[in-house]
Amino acid sequence: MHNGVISNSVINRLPRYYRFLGELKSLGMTRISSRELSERMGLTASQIRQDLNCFGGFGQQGYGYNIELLQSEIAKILGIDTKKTAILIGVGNLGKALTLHINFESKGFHLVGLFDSKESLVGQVIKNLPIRSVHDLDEFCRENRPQTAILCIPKDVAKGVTEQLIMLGIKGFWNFSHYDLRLENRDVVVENVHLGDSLMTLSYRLTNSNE
Amino acid sequence: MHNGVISNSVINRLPRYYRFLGELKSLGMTRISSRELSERMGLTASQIRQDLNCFGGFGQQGYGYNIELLQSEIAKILGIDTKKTAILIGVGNLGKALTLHINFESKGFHLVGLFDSKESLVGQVIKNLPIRSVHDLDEFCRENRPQTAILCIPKDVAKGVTEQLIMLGIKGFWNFSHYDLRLENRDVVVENVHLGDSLMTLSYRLTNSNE
DNA sequence: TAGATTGTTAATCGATTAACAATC
DNA sequence: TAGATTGTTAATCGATTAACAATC
Repeated sequence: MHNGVISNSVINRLPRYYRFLGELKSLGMTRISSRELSERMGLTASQIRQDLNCFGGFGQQGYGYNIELLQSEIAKILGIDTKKTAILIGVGNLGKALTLHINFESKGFHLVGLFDSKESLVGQVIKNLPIRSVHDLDEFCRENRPQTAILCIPKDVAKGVTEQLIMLGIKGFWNFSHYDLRLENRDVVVENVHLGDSLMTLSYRLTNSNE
Repeated sequence: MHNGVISNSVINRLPRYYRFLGELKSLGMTRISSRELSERMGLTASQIRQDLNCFGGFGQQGYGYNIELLQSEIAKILGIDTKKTAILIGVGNLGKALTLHINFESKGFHLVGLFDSKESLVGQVIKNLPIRSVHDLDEFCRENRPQTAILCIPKDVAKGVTEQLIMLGIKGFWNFSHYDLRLENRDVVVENVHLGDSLMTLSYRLTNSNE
C-alpha cells in the first residue's frame, strides 16, 4: 500500500469510482476486474489499481474486486458515511435549486439551515427548512455549530461572509459565488464550483473542435 | 509560439485568466506582469507565460501584458465572442436555476429554447422563453438548428435524449445529468458537470484535512 | 494445479518550474 | 541606455502506463 500524500488527480477520481460501483451494484453484479472497470470508465486498468492502492489492497489476485465491499471502502475514504452539518447562504435561484436538487445525505452532508439577506424570503420554507435572516447567522451557528457552508451569494459579499463564517467555526466551503476562495488557513477547506468557467470551456471546445 | 495540441490543463485555466483580467480591468488597471498576475492567482509566473504562449505572444518585454488586449485575445481563443445557440432540456429546479442564473451571452451562448417532458410545465415562461414539450424537440431543432444542448434530465433518459439530439445536429453538450456522457463521435463535444462529485470531494477534504 | 488478476516496481510521458537570452 | 519582463529552451517533478512477480 502506498504511503504519503494523495494527489488531487486521485481524489477527484474517487467520487466517479463510487458512482460507477453503485451502478454496477444496481445491475446485480458482485465482482469486477480492474480491466473491465477500466473499459467501462474509459481509464486504464493500471490507473485504477494504482489509485485504489493509495488506500489499501481492496482486491484479490485472480478474482478482482468485490463491488459492494469496494464501494463501501470508497465511501469511508470519502467520509460520506459520516454526516457533516451544512448551512446554505443565499437562497436565490441557484441556492434554492441546490437545496431541492442535491441529495446531501448520500454525499456525506446534512443540510440544517438556509439563510438569505432578502427579508422577503425569510420565513419561506424549502424542504422543511425555514429561510432565516442572515442577521440570525451568528446566533444560529453558536447554537448549532454547523461544520460547512454552501455559498450561493454575489461575489462582492463572498469574502466578508466567508470571514464571518470562519470566525463562527465553519471548516469547509462549497463555493458557487463568482469568486475564487483561496484560504491560507490550514484547517479550512474549499471546493470552488465555477459553472461559468465550465461553460466557457465548452465554448472553447466547440470553437476549436473541427481542426 | 507553441504549436500543436493544447493540453486540458491549459484549457481549463483559460476561463480563470479571463475572469481575473476582467476584475483587474474593473479595478482600473491597464497593464500587468506575469509575476504580479501569478501572485494574485496563486500560480507561477512561468506557468502563465507558458500558457499564454500556447496561443501567441501577447506580452511585451519590459512591459508585461496589456490587460484589455489580453482579455479580448482570450475571449477570442475561448470563442465567447461568437454566440452559439443553445437549448435546455429539463426545466426542473436545476434547469430553471441555470436559465435564470447563468449569464449565457457573456459566455459565448444564446439560449433559444426550453424543453420539458412534464406537460404541466409546458407554456410557462422563463426569461422570455416559453417551456416547450419535448415532443416538439424534433420540429424545433429542424427549424432553428441549435448548436448546443444543456441537459438537466434524469440519468435514465440521458443516453436516449443525447442520441436524439446528436441526430438533430447538436454539436455540444453541457451535461448536468448524473451520467457520464462519453462520445466517441469526433465532432461532438461534452462538458460533464457532476455537482455531486464535487460535494463528495469536499467531504473527502473535510474528513482528511486534520492530519 | 493452472489461469486470472492483483499489488507494486520500473519506464514513460506530460506538465510545471527554472533559467536566461532576447528585446522592449 | 539600463531595467524590466517577456518568450522559449532546458531541467525537474509528478502522474500515467507498462510490466511482471506474487498470489488467490
